[in-house]
Order: sequence, then structure tokens, then C-alpha cells
Amino acid sequence: MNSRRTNPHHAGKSAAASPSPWRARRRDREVKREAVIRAAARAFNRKGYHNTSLDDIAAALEVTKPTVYYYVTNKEHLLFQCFLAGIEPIRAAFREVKDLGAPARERLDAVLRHYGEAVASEFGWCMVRAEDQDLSPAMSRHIKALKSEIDQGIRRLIREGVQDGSIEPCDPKMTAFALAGALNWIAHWYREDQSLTPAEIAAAFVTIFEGGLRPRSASPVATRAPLRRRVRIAR
Amino acid sequence: MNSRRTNPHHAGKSAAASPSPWRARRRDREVKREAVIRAAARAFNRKGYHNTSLDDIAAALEVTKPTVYYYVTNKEHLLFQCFLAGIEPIRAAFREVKDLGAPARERLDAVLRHYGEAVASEFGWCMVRAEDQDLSPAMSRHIKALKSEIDQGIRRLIREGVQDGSIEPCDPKMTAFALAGALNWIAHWYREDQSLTPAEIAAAFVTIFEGGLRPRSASPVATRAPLRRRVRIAR
DNA sequence: TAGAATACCTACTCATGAGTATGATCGAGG
DNA sequence: CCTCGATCATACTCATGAGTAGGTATTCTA
Repeated sequence: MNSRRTNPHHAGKSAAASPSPWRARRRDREVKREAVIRAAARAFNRKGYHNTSLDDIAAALEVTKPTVYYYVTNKEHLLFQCFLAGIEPIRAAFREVKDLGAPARERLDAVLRHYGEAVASEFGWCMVRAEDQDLSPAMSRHIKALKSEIDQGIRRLIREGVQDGSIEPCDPKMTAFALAGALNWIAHWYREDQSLTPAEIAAAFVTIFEGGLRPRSASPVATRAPLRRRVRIAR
Repeated sequence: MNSRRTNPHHAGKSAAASPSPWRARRRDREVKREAVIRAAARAFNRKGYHNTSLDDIAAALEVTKPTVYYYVTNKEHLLFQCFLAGIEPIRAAFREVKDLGAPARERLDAVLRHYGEAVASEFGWCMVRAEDQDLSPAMSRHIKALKSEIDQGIRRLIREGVQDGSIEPCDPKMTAFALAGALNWIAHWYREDQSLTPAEIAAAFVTIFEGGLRPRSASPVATRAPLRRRVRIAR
């Protein structure tokens, strides 16, 4: 409708330089592609991967199945794209925190906060549950590698924190598993219980991780420990 | 072959008193039934619910599919039985701890330890992952109720602990989610990483929950807060 | 306006897997 | 021996869902 006819007449016949309408097309296509992925994420989130057919996803977009296949190669790739969309913010959090100078515990807290928000996000379920079993070996390896990268990042921050004294000495592997597990599990209940925002949840969890269950000595009332001699040795 | 013919001639014709061979049969049947459930749990654990066919389970038992159906009504019930087998030890833990007199934190620790071991058990995966989405509404409600019972039990122990001073004041709901989430997640990685026994894992987790990440005041070096010290060397 | 992409649909194929109808086998009891 | 019930197998049905073949409308280019 608009005056797009006035484009350069022979803007480059070779495939190399694409004329501007093509750009627009491409953008459109990319927008739609993302819409497909988001619709898939929502459906997977609600009904699970195996209980979601591509017909379902197509119906949610008010198109038909072949149209969906026009934008993605197959169901597995769809899940993979959702996974990537979910995990990317976490990777970004690590980059953001990398050269921040703060004690490792504070950097870890920041990462965990982003982690929690990512898990509570639209793609959280897909990220957390994209699993070995449902995927082809190649894709499974790929996903495992990305997950492992996150895991190793957390462990490293824990180790650094123990070294710089900002984190209580502990087993980095088990601690990383505990933290990630608690956060991952958000994906399971957040659908049904949205009484808090993702940011609030993440903040609450970090507070819990930091303080632990045993009362801090700062608390006056609680110090009156129940018989048991206080476990001063902690270390 | 053996002299069983000498049984009481007319040991009771009425349906009420069943003759002894029947008892034996029944026991056999129950044993086999449990074998089916265990085989299913193992298969679900390895390949996931949806990627496991009843033919697979039958093959693992070296029988055929109709034989499996002879012992269980359908796939969904099979998952449900696995779920029950997984969750029962946790319910038992609550009962065991109920009238124990100890401070709530210690009772909570005991429950969490059993919880962790249950999740790392043969049926852990089924218990943790038996979900809404894969099940009929009726069964979904049933499972949700049982899960909720556990959740409420944990919250109650937390509340009691906050009251009796054995637990740092906190939001019971979020804290329960964090604890249960961390433990539930064990089911996801324990298959691949069995470097520790379930008991060791549970113990490690409880230690982490108790202490928290922030160093305890007992530790002398750490009390000094965010003076960023040796962070620089990280690389 | 021809021609060529682009974007989308109708109508299939085909494999898989849950669940079943029916019959064979085998041990126990009469 | 003969029957009866318990146990298990062969050989199906049937629904679902992933993925495709081939066609149509629409839009841009020349």
C-alpha cells in the first residue's frame, strides 16, 4: 500500500544484496517464528510436551499444522528453541556478573535471582524439563552441555565464595545441586500459584539460601536454644 | 509331588474360609504384581513415562503385554502405584516424628532426610514426576492431595520451628517450596550421578539448608563483610 | 501481466502404542 | 481322566499424532 515501488530499480540482481522488501519479509518471518515458539512454550507449559500435539499449537495460533512446519523443522526443534529462549537469560546473568568485583556470594545471589526469574518465565518449564529422554541423542548432548555450563558456573561461584570468605565452607557440587534444584522446581508450582511475581520469588529464595534454617546468633530470642548445646563448631 | 493330598477333605466349602492353596496363590499374585510395579518404576525412571510402552515393561519381565494387564488395570494405575510406593516412606516419616518431643527443626531435619532418601529411591522419579498433565482428573486430584499433605506437613514443622525458636523466622510457604524443590530435584540427577548414597545426599542437603550460604558468626574471617579481597585472581 | 517466490491449507500416509478378544496351557480337585 | 480356574500368549482393533504431498491464494519483481 505504501510507496515501496520507488525502490532502487535494480537493487542488485545477485543473491548477495537483498532489496529492502526482502528485509521486511524476513523480519515478518522471524516475528512469526517467535510467535510459534512462544505458543509452543505456553502449550508445553500447560499440558506438557507429550500431551501437546502440533495441531494444538497450530490451533492456538489459528493456523494449521503445515503452517507450523513452515516455520520450524519439527517438534523436537521446537522444544529446543523454547529451551534456548529459557536458558539464555541465565547465561546472560553470568556474563553480566563476570567482572563485577563484588564478593562471590553477592555475584552468586545476582545469578540466582536471574535464574529464578528465568525459571518462572514463560519458557521456564521448557528449559527445566527439556530432557534427555524426550530428545534425540544429538540434541540431548547439546542441551546437557548448556545445562552443565550453568551448573559449573554456579559451582565456580561457590568455590570462589568459600575462598574469599563470603560463603560458608561447603561442598560446591551438592550446594549447587540444592540451589539449582530449589529454583528449577519453581517451574512446577508457579503455574498454579502466581501469588508472587517471579522477582519476589527469586528474592525470597535467595534470602532463604543465604540465612539457612538455624537461627542466626543475632536473633536474641532464638539464641535460647532448646537444650542442645549450640553447634558452635559449625565450620 | 509332595504329599499335599492329605489336606482336610472338606476344608470348608463356603467362600468365607479359603483353603490354604488359595492363600499361596494370592501371595504369588501379590509378589508378581509388585514385580510389575517395580519394573515399571525402573522403566519410567530410565526413559520417562511417555517413552515407556507397556510392551517395554512386559519385555523387561520377559512376559507379554496382556500378562501385564492381568496384574494392573492400565498404564495410569501403574504410574499411580509407583507414586504410592514412592510417597509412602515420606508419610511414614511424618508419623514417626509426630510425637517425638524434639524441637521442630530437628523433626524437620529427620523428615527431610527421609524425604531425600525417598526421592533417590527406585520410585523417586515416579513420585516426583507423577503429574497432573499425564493423568486423568480423578487420579490427578488424588495425587495432588497426597502431595499437598506432604507440603502442609513441612510448612507446619517450619511454623512450629519458628515458634519454638529452633528455626530462623521465615515465610513457611516459600521455605517449604525451596526445601521440597531441592530434594525433588535429586530425582533428576541421581540416575546419572550416583557418587553418593541417598543417605549421604540427604545428610548433605540438610546441612546446607540448616547453615545457609552466609558464613556463621562463629567463623572469624568471614564476619568482615564486603571488603572485596582476593576476588581479583579468579582467572 | 507473466512469472516466481511466499505463505498457507486440504487431505493424506504411516508408525506407534494402549487396550482387547480369544484361545492355549497347566496344576489342582473331584 | 476330566473339569475348572488361574495364568499367559497370539493376534488383533483403534485412536492419536508426527510429518508430508500437493495445491491455492497473495504479493513482489521484471
